[in-house]
Amino acid sequence: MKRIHATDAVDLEDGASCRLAGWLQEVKDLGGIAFLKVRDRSGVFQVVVDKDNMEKEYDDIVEIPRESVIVVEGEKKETDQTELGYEIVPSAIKVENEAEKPLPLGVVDKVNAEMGTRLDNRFLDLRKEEKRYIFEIRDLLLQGLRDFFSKEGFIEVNTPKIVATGAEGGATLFDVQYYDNNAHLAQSPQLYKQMLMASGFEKVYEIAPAYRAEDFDTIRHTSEFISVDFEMSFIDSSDDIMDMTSYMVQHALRYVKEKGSDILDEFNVELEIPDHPVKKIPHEKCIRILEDMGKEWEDEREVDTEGEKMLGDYVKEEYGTDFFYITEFPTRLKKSTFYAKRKDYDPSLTTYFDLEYKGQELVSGGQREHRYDVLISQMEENDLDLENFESYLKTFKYGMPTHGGIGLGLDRFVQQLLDLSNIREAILFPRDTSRLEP
RNA sequence: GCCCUGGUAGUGUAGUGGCCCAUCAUGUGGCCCUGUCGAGGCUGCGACCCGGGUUCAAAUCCCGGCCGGGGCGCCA
Repeated sequence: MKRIHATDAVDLEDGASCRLAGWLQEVKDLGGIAFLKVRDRSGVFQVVVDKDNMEKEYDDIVEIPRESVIVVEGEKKETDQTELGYEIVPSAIKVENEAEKPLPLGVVDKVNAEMGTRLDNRFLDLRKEEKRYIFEIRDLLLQGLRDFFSKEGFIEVNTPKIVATGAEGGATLFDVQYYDNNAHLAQSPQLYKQMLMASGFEKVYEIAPAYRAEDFDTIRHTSEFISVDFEMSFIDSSDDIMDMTSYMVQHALRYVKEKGSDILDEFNVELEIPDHPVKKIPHEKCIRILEDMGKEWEDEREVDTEGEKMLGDYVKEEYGTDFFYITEFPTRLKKSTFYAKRKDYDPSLTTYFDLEYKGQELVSGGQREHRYDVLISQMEENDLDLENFESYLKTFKYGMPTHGGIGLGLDRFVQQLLDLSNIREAILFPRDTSRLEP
């Protein structure tokens, strides 16, 4: 007999034979009758074991440790006493894999566990329905993004994650021993995306891990994260990039809302689909708004973490949205982003922007500098060793179109979308400054 | 890198100098119970991160170490 899921058995006729399997969530032994709650991916079904009918097996069955994997064959019996409207009267129960006791982390315990304990035992943690839902939403978000890129004529690419040089500076790179050479894990696909613009791909996107060896310890950073990047050519200004970004976010969220509304209900999240165009506030104006709100700076006036949250609240109140762009980042704040194009009419400003979502940076992007000579001088300002960038720079000498793009933190997107308290909740096996396992 | 905070049974906690051979819940073992679903009743088990110091007395105070959590910087 073929195994079916808990929710599939709902459609069977009363009295039909069936075979189900899953994890034994709990046993309720009342003495002469016992109820087993068995969980599979679709839900939880109940098996009722009557001592009169299963005299020999009864004691063994009620002693199966919870979270063991069992296979149940039996007869479907309709009842109004279970959530799914039926229970299984077993003819045979087979233990496929008995769980050890005690569990290092209870799946249906009535006490909470700390995140460290949960992450140490992540496979058990993920048996919880509400944890799996996060990754179902994440899956939908990825589908929505790919659907958008495909419709817009972007092609998906994969660029190397083992690289010789980083995009900005060297301090945040992980070292990798690469045969006889020193290499690094890519902190961004930035330089490769640009090189593909020189190849004439015109529109590319990549969804891939990025690595940052930063010493951060926050609820919104991990050392390994999934970066959603796109790059496009023949743009007139960074407004083209912002438009594309807005449509991308809009499309992806709409996709999630359509396909995942029942899961979103579980999270109690009212999903906002941003209107086009998304509000744009130049960095300088952000500073003025923050000043009006009473913010003070010790030294450089910029939108810091506190400022981001304040602006998020401000925009929410003034315009009723969780989305806005901070545009025209001053060149002084983007110095290390050597490939950022500066405004033609005012080189103290860049074309760079951030998309803020619920008071947190979600996307960063802008128009790139496509002119070889200007790029070189901006790199020299950063004291970069041009020799290390030879293969990158070469692509600017033989026909490079105007171009620009963005990077979006997928994990952070999921976090903000579902109001998760920590980005680690949105990652199956997160990597941070102290966690390398599991 | 800087700042704050914490480490007590498998899990989550109470306890901030003697009331503690450590509280409660959950878990787990035994017994009772034929409709449970946070089942119930009786009963047992199980812990003070490591090292040094102060003190008549340390889970508690001090120093060092190790390991978490959070904030900032930075960023996605």
